[in-house]
Amino acid sequence: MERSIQEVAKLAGTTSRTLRHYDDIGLLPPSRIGHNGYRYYDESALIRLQRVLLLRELGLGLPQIAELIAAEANESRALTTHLSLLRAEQDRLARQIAAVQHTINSIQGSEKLMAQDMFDGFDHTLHRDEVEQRWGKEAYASSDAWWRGLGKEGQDDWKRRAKELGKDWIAAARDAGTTPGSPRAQDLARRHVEWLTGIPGTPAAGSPEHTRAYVLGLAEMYVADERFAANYGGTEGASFVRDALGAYVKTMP
Amino acid sequence: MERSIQEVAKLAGTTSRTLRHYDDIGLLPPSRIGHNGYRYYDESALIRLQRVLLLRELGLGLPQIAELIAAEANESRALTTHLSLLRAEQDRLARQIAAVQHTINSIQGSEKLMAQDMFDGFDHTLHRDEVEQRWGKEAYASSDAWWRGLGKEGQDDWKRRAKELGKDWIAAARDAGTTPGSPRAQDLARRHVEWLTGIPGTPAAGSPEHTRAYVLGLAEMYVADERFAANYGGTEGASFVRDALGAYVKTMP
DNA sequence: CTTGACATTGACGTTGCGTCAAGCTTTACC
DNA sequence: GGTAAAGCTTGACGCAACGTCAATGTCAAG
Repeated sequence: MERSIQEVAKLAGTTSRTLRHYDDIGLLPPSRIGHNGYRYYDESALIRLQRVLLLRELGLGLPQIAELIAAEANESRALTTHLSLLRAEQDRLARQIAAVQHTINSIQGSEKLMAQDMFDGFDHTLHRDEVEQRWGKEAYASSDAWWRGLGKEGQDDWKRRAKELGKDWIAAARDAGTTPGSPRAQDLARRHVEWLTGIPGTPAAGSPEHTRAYVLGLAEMYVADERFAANYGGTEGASFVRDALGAYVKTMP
Repeated sequence: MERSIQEVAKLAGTTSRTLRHYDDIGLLPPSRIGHNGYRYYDESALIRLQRVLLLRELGLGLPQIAELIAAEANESRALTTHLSLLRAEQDRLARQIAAVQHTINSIQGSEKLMAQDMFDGFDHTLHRDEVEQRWGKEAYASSDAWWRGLGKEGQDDWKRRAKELGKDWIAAARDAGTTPGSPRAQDLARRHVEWLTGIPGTPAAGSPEHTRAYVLGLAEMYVADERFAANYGGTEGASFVRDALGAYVKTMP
């Protein structure tokens, strides 16, 4: 059975232009060319097309696809290589996102506003306006009341826990054998979130969805803002914390 | 103070070609053009260039940068929009990564593997030829000797541990809140590897690199071979085990 | 005066097609 | 059989942001 270029395009969910392009670059020549110059495709060409489209969806370049198909080569090895490329790209994006986030914060003047000393209690790292803008008035009032209510002792305890966490994070991040997904890091992440959720009135004490978003937002801030990052051994350490928290929140109910 | 195109390029960490391009598209005309056609830039042009380069690093397109600078517009709003684009792109990548991962698994799954009954002892899950081919003759002989040496009791104990592991894995995988990176799964992975390394003569008892490769290979096999997968609640469960083991081996020394 | 460093404009290459454009072929309808 | 509507062809430009020659002009130093 033979099909015209349009039919094939429709069947495969692509366009005739694409098929002509694949012919041009020698990736997928039609099985037959009529005396009139029309391109005709048979079953095997269709199958080949399916493979091309699949690999393309996986993000491989056409030259690479051509190689793979021509050589009937080890696809899983090629895909594994491709996988690391994708992962690298994702990391790059993550860094870009953090940078944009940071820039937005800077523009909004939150540089000046946020954080004088993170160990002065969480919401006190931000000025009132910012807290209110980001998480609502109630959050600010509630959090402020919480912090005052802690008293000197409670505040000191809070700071102590923060310091311990920072110390443990740095140690974990420095250990070459420890990755963000490791049990050790995941356990730290759990402690970290427990520490955060100790603050009532913040999203961290609300619904799971809010907690997730809140934790992830904070995690990016740790990387983006050097004053926060300093608590975790600099940008690298903070990245480690962010990755670990990112993995951890996925495991939360 | 006026600088030549090269000086400016060096100062800003870019190339003269880029500056000429920016001039061509009207994004950054030089502050003065000599009678000879040379481009000269002053301080304000440099500042403008810094802004362009910053925004470019954040991933914005040149036309958009031009708009922003021309309009002196609300940057943080533009960046917020840009942020969601970046996030969308990251999600797309994440899905692509998952798809590639899945494809790799499928490919490897179609490679008919080994095993008859894992509970008959490890190397006995493989045909002799296959074991020898994959891990060498010594491995087979050593492993066989080990198994015989265990005696009925030891063999039963070995099987019991395998069954317990399987049961716990299935429970963990079924629990919607548990992911491969979670502490619970990572703990199971640790137990799993300890169980495996109980076999002398296999790579699992050798160097860390070999252990890693060996565990990863096995992990893939669990998914690929339905007879193994059955011990972990089917393909899905086995995938969970594989992912958890994959994360775990990264944390090993 | 020569040499070398630096400048210019112009134009092609990159990735994977989308999008006309001009013209030939087949199909459908009267 | 005529005609119009589809469908096909090749050819070529466009996009994003420059990299990379190529051919040539200019300036400062020896």
